[in-house]
Amino acid sequence: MAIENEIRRLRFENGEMTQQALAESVGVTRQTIIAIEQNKYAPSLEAAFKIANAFGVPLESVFRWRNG
Amino acid sequence: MAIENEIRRLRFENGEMTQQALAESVGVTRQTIIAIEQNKYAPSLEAAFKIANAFGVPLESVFRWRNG
DNA sequence: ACTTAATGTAAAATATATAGTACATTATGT
DNA sequence: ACATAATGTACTATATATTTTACATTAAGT
Repeated sequence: MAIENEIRRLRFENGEMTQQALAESVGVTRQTIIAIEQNKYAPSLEAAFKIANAFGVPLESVFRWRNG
Repeated sequence: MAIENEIRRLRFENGEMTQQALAESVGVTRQTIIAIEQNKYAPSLEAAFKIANAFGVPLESVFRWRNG
């Protein structure tokens, strides 16, 4: 999987926001947050936008793509 | 679908790049490009990054998310 | 009129993301 | 020792994205 994410860091920087709280704020289940955070799979573009929005940052500061 | 894309405009701005050429450059099929360009469905995050990369622009200048 | 390139449409098959449920582990507080 | 909150794991089911194949349409060139 060539996509990296900063979710763990962003959760801690936002007052140690729990996975559950993030999931509710994003509108997905906790399992989805866990899987994405652990890079088990990459999110849909819509989920990626919603997660970035939940942190109030641009998408590309949450998810980065390693070319090649 | 709350996600808009600028693929059609970017193709034309890049020397009227065809859907086929874009598909090959991105590494997906022509059908995938057609479907995404026509907003039949939103791409995966990985496909979105690859499309932006094919145009040499940031992801968020190809795909925009309308909140709400 | 014919050919070719580009785009569009449709349907089935496969891959991937997400939801749902259930249980295990670890740390914290009482 | 017990209860609770947070995280992790596993497995099935559902939704969605992508591929594959095939054919239709439109415009451009000869």
